[in-house]
Amino acid sequence: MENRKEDRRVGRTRMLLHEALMALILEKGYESVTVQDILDRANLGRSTFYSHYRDKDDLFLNGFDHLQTMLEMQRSQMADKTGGESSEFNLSLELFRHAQQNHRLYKALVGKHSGHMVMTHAHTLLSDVVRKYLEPYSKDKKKLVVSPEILAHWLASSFLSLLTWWLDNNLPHTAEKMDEIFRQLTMPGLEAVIGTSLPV
Amino acid sequence: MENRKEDRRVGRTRMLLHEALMALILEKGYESVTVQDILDRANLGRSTFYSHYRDKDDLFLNGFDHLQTMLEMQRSQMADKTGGESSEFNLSLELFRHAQQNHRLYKALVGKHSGHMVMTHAHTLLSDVVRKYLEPYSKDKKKLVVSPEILAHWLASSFLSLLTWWLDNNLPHTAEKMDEIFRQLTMPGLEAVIGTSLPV
DNA sequence: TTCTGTAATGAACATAACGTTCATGAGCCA
DNA sequence: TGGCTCATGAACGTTATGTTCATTACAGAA
Repeated sequence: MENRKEDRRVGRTRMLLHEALMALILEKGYESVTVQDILDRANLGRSTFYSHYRDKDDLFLNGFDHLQTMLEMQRSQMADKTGGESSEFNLSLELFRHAQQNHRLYKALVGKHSGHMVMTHAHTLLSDVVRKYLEPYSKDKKKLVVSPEILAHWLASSFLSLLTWWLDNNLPHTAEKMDEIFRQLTMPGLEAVIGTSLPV
Repeated sequence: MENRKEDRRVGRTRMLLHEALMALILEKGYESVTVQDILDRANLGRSTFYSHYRDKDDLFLNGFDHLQTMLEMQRSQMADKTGGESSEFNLSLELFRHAQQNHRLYKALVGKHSGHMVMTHAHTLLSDVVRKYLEPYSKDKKKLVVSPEILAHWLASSFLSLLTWWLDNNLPHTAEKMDEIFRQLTMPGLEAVIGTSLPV
């Protein structure tokens, strides 16, 4: 492969851009970071940026792998167990904990004045996982009253709403407590609709 | 009062701006409407706009009274009954119906590519009402496991998530069905946490 | 080592939307 | 009619965006 050199250069440039963005997000919040800010911070020129990324969102989403990786792990973990016997609610706890550890970054991203885009993206990723998890149940009983799509959509929203509240209110509870609340609120309705109890 | 004339002029100008915005929202979606678009449509100049409103959001939110009015009515209706014996879930059905009737506008506002701001605003209004509704229950049993704030936040998010899904998927169910789903999903968890069943 | 093609780089430019300024004019009252 | 107030819109300054293009740096071939 003759592109190893470019890979290295590219890798370095992208890393610089990404680090600059993250630092600036913590300082000013995602919305108010401008492309020029990123360029100044990373000591790069405009076209360098635009030859790598389409825009600021593009740069950000490419660095949004943490969550995605975690979700992938969760998904394969699920596949390992016999036919979806694991639960997506492990995931919720993991995410609450992750948010607690990185709460400054999370607040800058998820907090009140922050990005629709971030939430939208997170919602998409989450509801995909949840839908995959719920599929077995919709096969069992062909005619679910409520489609897995709605359920996944609703569950993802419920989770994100609690996460947002938690962050906006400066983490008044532990991650474990938040997860407990999340389960208390959503599991009963979920079980009522699916018609069976779910593995914890 | 010597300002009746200005009131009339002002009223007319504002009406023109508001109508232009609404028409444009239906054509292009809220995000991509520019102030200049509005001005062209209404045949007005820039400073006219900025002497009336701070920006596009300001103009829009001032015309966002429909929902607010409905919520106010609901609130006073609640106050009429003896100590909050009414239910906020009447409201959910009303809102689903309202969305069904005005689905073109709703889709332009609430749909996939639309405004964070709209959702944020709606969420604020909704959770305010819900919190007011839940207060009696938090007084009864001083130590609720979950604070009314979280509950209101979560309920508003749950409702908006179902509304969004419904609109994004071109109203596959009736408003009544959507309301039923909303109740099936949220009531069990709510009752579990409040510790008592709620009036329907 | 020198040559060469590919791709990264940044200065400069073109565009788009924003919000403000200021001179003008319309409406109203005395 | 004179005079006041306030809405009005043309023009302007500003900020951020994304693109162009000539230059530069590098890795591999000779």
